[in-house]
Amino acid sequence: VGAAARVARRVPLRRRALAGEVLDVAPSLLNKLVVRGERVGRIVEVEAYRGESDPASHAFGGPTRRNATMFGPAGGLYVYFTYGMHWCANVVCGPVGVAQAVLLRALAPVAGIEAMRRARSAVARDVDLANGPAKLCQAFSITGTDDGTDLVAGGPRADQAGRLYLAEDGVPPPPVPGQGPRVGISRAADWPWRFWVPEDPHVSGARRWRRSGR
DNA sequence: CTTTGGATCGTCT
DNA sequence: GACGATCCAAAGG
Repeated sequence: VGAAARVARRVPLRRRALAGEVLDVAPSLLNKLVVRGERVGRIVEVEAYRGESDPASHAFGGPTRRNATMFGPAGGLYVYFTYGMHWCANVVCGPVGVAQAVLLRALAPVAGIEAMRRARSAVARDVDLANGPAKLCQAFSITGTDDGTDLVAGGPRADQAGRLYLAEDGVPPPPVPGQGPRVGISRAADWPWRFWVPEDPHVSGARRWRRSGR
């Protein structure tokens, strides 16, 4: 079978793929795709947040108005607002009632780059379009109105409507992902629950962390 | 190249 | 009333 015959088909992720334990789901999302209309990005960096047992999670301390989506079914999109100006996006996983979620930290632009540039007009280089949790939300126009979106309801209808969903195109997660402490938190700051695609230039702060040896 | 500080407001105490 | 699961411009070497 020639390469042309194996051209990657994009297939929406199934809820089953997200229903497991967050520490398994998080690295399994590496190299999966985020799709919104013409815009497509490959997930290259994530962080696991383990709900009520995780001091760094927004769900630590139980349900509130803000974190309600995290207690819902796997496949939900949990979007939150921070620093008075930025949105960040998470993929909910685990069973209903268990508030586990995977923070999307960086994407490699795959398609719709012009649309991403329009959403981030000040950016000079493509590598900077989605190499951070708030940057990728800008690039994909993700805001609070997207909170609660079902990310496994993908397909032509979703494409038509410009609805967000997750997909795969046959690229497997890295056999040995990069792993290290989560970024920007103060509690449980040493727990190594950040995962990334090794050597990928779109990982957030890639330059800084490469120089410091991680 | 690296470091510093400002922006800005919803959320929970 | 304090504090962010951040980003960027500006200033300094």
